[in-house]
Amino acid sequence: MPELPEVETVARGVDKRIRGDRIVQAWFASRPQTFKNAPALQAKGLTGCTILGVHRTGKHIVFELGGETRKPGNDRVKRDRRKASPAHESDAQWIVHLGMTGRLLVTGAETPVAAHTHARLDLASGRELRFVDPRRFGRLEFRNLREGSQAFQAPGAEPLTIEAGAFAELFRGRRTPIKAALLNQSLLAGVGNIYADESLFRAGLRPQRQAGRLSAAELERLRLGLREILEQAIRLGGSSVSDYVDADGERGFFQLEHCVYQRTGEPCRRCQKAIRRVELAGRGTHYCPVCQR
DNA sequence: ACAGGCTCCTGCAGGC
DNA sequence: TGCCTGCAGGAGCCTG
Repeated sequence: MPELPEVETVARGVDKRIRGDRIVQAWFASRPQTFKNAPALQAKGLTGCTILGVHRTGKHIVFELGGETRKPGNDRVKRDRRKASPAHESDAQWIVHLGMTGRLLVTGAETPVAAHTHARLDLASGRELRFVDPRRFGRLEFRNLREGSQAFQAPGAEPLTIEAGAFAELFRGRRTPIKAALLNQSLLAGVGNIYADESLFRAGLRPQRQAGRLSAAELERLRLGLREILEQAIRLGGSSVSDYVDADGERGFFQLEHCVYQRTGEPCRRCQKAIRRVELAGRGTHYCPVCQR
């Protein structure tokens, strides 16, 4: 299931492959829940656009697009994906959320179309960008920034760069369990079930603890633990970047050794006590009863 | 404003 | 072996 590190890896892989390419035709299935605005509108908007760059914001993949008249290699192309300035220079954006099972594939035109393919973009290079999503929790949205749409912004803060004070402020006064708060995308954008559990283990905190009652020191352990685990996962994902958007691509993430996630009953890597599982915020939640207090 | 529960959807694991 | 049930989860929506 794609969370911040997986989405980052996909965005980098897609960017590397199709930056500068042009969309000559777009085909969308008619599955209404997959599209935040009408598939016909998305197909029309995307056709003729040049892909200036692809980057990640929270769990969303954002395609920065230039209008039909713009040439590839134009000097207005955004070169640094990390400096996502609010003053967007692109004419339009295509925003992809992978949900649970969404995949973006760059394929040859002759590659057989997989089941559950909901969108196909024909590129000037002869390749195709395909969106495949069996469970259909993914979402696609087109925004024309020249016709009044706002540039996409994740609702929550970026966990890789948020500073100590701002991080603590997110949780102040919240009575909800810290695990639920971590999953709340309007607070932090990009944390899902795996990295919520793993970061709480790193910080030595019980997932049930009330978010607003954590001390400054505990919150700082959590902020740093979360950042470390995300950065580590991005590095591991990075080892398979070149394959990830291909059919067999997810190999890189198997290298990530989970400490608690889906290890119910197995010995804690730190103290050997059996990992416990509870349900919190409707999600399976895993922790070590000794190491997490 | 906040918190918690329900819903969507399909593949897969587990049980008999 | 094969069928059936239930579980997994991101986020939007509804209710309290």
